[in-house]
Amino acid sequence: MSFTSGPPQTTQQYVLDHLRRAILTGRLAPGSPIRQDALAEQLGVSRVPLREALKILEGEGQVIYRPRRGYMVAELALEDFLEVYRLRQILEEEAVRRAIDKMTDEDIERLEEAHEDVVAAAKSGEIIAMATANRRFHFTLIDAAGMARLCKFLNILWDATDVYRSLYYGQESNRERVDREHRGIIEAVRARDADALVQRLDDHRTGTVGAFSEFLARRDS
Amino acid sequence: MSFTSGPPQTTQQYVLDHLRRAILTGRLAPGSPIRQDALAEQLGVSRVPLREALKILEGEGQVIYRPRRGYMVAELALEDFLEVYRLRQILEEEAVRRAIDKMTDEDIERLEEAHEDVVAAAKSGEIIAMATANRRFHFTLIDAAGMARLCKFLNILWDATDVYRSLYYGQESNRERVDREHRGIIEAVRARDADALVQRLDDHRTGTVGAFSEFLARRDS
DNA sequence: CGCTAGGATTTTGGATCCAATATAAATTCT
DNA sequence: AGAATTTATATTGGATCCAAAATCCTAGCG
Repeated sequence: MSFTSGPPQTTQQYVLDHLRRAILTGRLAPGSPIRQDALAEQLGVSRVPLREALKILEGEGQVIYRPRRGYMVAELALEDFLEVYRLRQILEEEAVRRAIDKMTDEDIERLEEAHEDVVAAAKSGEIIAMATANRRFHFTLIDAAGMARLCKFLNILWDATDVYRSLYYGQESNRERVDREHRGIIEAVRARDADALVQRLDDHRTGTVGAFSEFLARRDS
Repeated sequence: MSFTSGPPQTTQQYVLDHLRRAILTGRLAPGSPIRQDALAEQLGVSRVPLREALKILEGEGQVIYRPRRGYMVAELALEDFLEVYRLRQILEEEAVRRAIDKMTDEDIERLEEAHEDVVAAAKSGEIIAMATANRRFHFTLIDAAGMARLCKFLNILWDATDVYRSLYYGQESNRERVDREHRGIIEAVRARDADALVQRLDDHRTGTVGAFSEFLARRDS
């Protein structure tokens, strides 16, 4: 969930934020067409900024566009899912290997703060707050690599599965697991142990991949 | 250069193709602002499809957008360059490892055809035709992996340095080198030797990275 | 001579309107 | 009755117009 902070400067940004949230929460369901006229009216804007926002989401693969047919919310097949996680594995390894030696004490501090926010949100059962904090946790690490494109690609990959991540956090046992694994990740960062960090991130992802695969297999049947 | 083939179905696509070419050939120079009104008039279209095309290019990092300031053609610093090539190394390794066992005889045939087109274009000194064929050569390999997102990311990375690639092909010695290296790549594919293929692709890139680094270092001084 | 302030101009962002295409419905024909 | 064809409707794509913001230019001041 890479939302812009503060009040939106332009209408397109406002619309973009709204669309991201609507997709994330499932209010715009995967596979459903996006009726520009209705949506624009609902938001109290014209179709122009809406269309520009949709073009951004199209570039990120969040919506599918066919000329003269319009936009629809993207659906993920199981194989798409596996691709996203495989690419995350590869790219996040690169990111953290670059980042680990660059990270300052403040970075590590922010990492811990984000983790605490995750735990707090988990306790009070706020799923979206938890997802947001979790994202901040992981991207504190990724951003530290200082590679703009890599960061962008990873944001796209995270966005693609955001809907399902919220589902994952719904379960109590998964929330505990996240807490434990995050602590392990922080530990590896402190020790500046790149191999251990990569290993722990891999393990961290594996859990979610398993849960998602199961979920999707059920859905598609 | 991922242009749409055939006549454009919508004006946005027409404009998008035009913009890609203009950026590729340097007619829209890196760092220069894009005046929407003038450009739209020049193309004989309104600003609406132009803006949508620009949004696509923004997503690909080809242009930079700042609200209320408009769009400008992206500039690559040396570090951006190195990032692009590092990411290509990582992602292309993944792509070809997946692809190598999936490739059919027809795929390999198309690979050779593309190579022959590269050589032919090189002989007659047609730089853009050479770049196009070269791209087809490499993406025959990459597409065979059957990973949509990976393919998209790699297209973005290739686009980012297209301008400079044409420069590289300008030199006779480089053209010979490309011929030789491509033959080695085909050989590795035929032998289904993934490790050798990855190695040869790495070597293939190394040559261009060296030339580009030198060029950029001169430019930025 | 340089710097700031004010206004004119350019340029972007968004709304509305119209045309072209796709989708849905109705009618006709077999 | 079912399929095909025509007609009607809904929806997208693009053009034009207007408002708001940024840039540029000039005049006034230190």
